[in-house]
Amino acid sequence: MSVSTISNVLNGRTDRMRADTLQRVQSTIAALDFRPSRAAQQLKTGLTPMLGLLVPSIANPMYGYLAREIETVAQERHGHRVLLGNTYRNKDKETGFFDDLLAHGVRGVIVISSLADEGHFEAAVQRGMVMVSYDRRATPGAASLIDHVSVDNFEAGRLAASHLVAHGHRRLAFVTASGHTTSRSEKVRGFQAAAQAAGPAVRAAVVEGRAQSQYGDSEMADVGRQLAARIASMRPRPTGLVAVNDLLAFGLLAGLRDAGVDVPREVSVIGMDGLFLAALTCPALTTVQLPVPEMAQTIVERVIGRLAHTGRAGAGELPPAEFLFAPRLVERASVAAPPQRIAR
Amino acid sequence: MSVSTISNVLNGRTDRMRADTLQRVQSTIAALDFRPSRAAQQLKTGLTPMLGLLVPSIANPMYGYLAREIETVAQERHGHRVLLGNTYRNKDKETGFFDDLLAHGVRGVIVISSLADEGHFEAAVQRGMVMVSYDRRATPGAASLIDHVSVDNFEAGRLAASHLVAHGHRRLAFVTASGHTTSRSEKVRGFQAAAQAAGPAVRAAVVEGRAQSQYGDSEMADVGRQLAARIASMRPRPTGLVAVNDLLAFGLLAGLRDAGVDVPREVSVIGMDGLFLAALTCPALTTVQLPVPEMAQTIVERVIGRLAHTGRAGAGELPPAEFLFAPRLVERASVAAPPQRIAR
DNA sequence: TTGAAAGCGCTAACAT
DNA sequence: ATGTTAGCGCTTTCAA
Repeated sequence: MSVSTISNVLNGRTDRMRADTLQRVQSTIAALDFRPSRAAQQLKTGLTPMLGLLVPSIANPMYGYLAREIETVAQERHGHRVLLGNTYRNKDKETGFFDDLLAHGVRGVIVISSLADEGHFEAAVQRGMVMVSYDRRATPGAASLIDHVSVDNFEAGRLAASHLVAHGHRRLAFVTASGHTTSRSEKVRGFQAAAQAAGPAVRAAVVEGRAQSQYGDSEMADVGRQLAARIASMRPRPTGLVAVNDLLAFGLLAGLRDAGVDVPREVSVIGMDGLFLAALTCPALTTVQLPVPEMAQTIVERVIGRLAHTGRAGAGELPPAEFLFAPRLVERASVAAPPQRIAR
Repeated sequence: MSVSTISNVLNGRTDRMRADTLQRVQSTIAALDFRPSRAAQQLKTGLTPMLGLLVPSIANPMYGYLAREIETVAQERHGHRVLLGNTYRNKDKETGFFDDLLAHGVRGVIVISSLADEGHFEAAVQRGMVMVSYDRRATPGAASLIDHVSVDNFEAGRLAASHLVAHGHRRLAFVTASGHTTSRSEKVRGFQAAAQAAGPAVRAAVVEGRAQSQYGDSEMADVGRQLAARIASMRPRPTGLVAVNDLLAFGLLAGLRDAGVDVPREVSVIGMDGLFLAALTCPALTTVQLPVPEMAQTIVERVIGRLAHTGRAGAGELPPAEFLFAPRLVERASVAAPPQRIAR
């Protein structure tokens, strides 16, 4: 019963010993309630079964949902634990997180909805990190070292706008917070494309509001609420609203109610994300739903897959790729035909 | 420039060397972009700046909020990273998480809203973990080895019920999902105490619904929605409802609307938690708000504080304690006077 | 099939 | 003020 035999048992190389030796080792392990030190294993092997997960704020229900799915598949299917960090979309916080991950020997990291500047990401990759980014597209042209997983945001915008058009709306508006992310502009492009395809009678505006707090929980909803007041007083008023996400749509619904505008009789609203909360609003929110569990699975499989193919000889066996998921419209009660003109 | 000098620099013992030596070491560290390996430090010292955080599901907005506050203070004020795990309130998952934490050398853990059985917790403490539990009370009598941080749930229930009574309600109901946690029964007790104090004319019932899914995101809201249908058809119908948490209240609001019952004209509703989302419902939800940031700070300070006082000689310098925070009623639009009888 | 020994990157006690 | 060294708990090569 030497240390190497025990190490062999711990690592499943049970064929290299007699059955009774295995028995003896196993029962001793059980008797002592022995657990190998991950720190020592890591020091020796350079590996640790852990992933980093960066989110802007875990208090945001959408990121909470994603994080739950990611942690669950990382743990249940791959035996990896998850190190979580809130970044508040702050570059220094992101960089600090990468530094710590590296110091801890964690080389796989998942980044959710960060801002446009990707410089410090590529730097972290140079230092050996394997990174998967959610909700950003690879910069066209520039060969990225990062995997990108996201929903087809163009399609999401298109879906929403054409649903409104199909219901007879002619004055559409895309409602969003300021600050440009690629996902946001893709949504706008899809929205505009659908409006344009519907013919010259359809007008498509973009209404944009600035968030005051740096990164509060309710930031998005607050923006929606303010923008609702602005929209309520617009003449002519748009009758079909597409919100950049469900949270903003919740704010829109509340703000429109405050302003005495009835949804969906006077104005229709569509959200994006497909949070379970969207089924509870009043009226229940029609929304473009994202396939969160599927995306989470792909994200985790990519990090772990590339991690495995990276220590090896022919490094870079799995080149970075981009994964696009299709969104799906969920019809509920917040969309109806626009109000009729008195005389027509 | 020997290893020990470098170690001294790394650990802030800069007084033990000449200024120019320090300079030289520091610039070399910078030039090499050198970062000490946490794994090696940990192997040597037995310490690692990391905390475990167990939540039933991070997709639940309340836990997301708490987790955000906890991670932020752990990181910004104490330089600790957070290892997150979803437990789905499953004992095996909790035990597995403790095992992994121990293997990783993480000795501080925060447990949010776990179920009543605390046996495996005490076992983990025996093995050296420092644990802080949120939303559970210490079992009276039994001297616990665990810190408990929670809101004064009795007071929360009392606050809600007396608010309803003050608005003239006589038929109250506490609405909850089945499954007994200490926090839940405390809330009920406070609710009942307030009702009783209001005199014999006030009736206080408990309406309880079973969740079908094991642990879905929307479990709580679904229960609320179903229960709303049941409550709508009760004769006589309660006029003042206290929900065990905001999520259930959201379901109640949606279900009551489905049933054609107007809130607050026909029925008043009070939630508990104080999620930012409660400001967005229709009508905006009156709720008993928990001081989440303050609680998060106490939680983190306790784990880290006890961790520091634990490796030392006089072990157990900080005996486990219980911290109770006061809730606060936030009045919004979901509470009004009960409907008048036709003839009185 | 089993055992001995080197070494992963640090810290800290002990020289010098 | 600076340097030397043992050892934290493992894995793995090599020898027996």
